[in-house]
Amino acid sequence: MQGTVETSESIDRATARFFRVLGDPTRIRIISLLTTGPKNVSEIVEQIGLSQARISTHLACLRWCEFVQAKKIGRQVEYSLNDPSIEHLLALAKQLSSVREQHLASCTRIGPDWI
Amino acid sequence: MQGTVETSESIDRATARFFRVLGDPTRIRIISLLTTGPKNVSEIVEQIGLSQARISTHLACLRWCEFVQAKKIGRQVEYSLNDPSIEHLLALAKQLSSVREQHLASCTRIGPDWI
DNA sequence: TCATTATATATGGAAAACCGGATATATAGT
DNA sequence: ACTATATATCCGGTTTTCCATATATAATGA
Repeated sequence: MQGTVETSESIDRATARFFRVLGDPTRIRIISLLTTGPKNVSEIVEQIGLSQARISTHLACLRWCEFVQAKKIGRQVEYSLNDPSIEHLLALAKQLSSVREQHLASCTRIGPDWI
Repeated sequence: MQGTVETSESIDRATARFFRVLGDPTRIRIISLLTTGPKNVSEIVEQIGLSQARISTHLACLRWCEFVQAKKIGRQVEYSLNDPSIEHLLALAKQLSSVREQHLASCTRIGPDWI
């Protein structure tokens, strides 16, 4: 039945998108930081050391894709992780990637050039 | 101590890269396919339905970053998954992303436009 | 050796994603 | 209402990544 293939393809697409959201160093740093507890935007900006605008955009991405939750408190917005599974996934990925760190680092491009 | 920050940053970079390799639909489909057992390039090309050149490039990427292993048999090359943890990670990610499928799909860009 | 089959690599162009800087909105305090 | 603070969004340019096409290498069989 064709539906099965379509379905698995659309899940694969969603999964790839899911991973792509995680495939940015700043977003990973934000998620890692939130592992230590909820933080408002100013605190995140201070810790990461990028512009407020840039952080805000990354947070919007993470929020939309439901990696994080936002809660408005006065004029601050407090961000926190949405799902404990994300932490688990991140821990596993960190373990796997630290083993491959050299290779991943030397893979300066995902495309054909780095071969 | 500064070294600690540097180290965690470099791990975050590697982790982001790790995720970015997974952040492509074709590569996810290849990995999913290899979950069902080793396959040679022709078989993968047939299943995925993209050009042999394209598949080969994606395989090179996955091979370099050690997601898959290649074993030459005559004039065929048989690819297989490298590490059972990858399967586990993928299963977890599929679960998390199928829950968020609508959101991930409507997030046509990771950048600011989709807000 | 020559042709055929299986796989890998190179190249140019298009699209996606990121960033810096400017600006908008919303809330609280005076 | 006015100002200051906290956060979000827009815009132009640059880099990264992907793809299609063409070509190269390697191994097998005639």
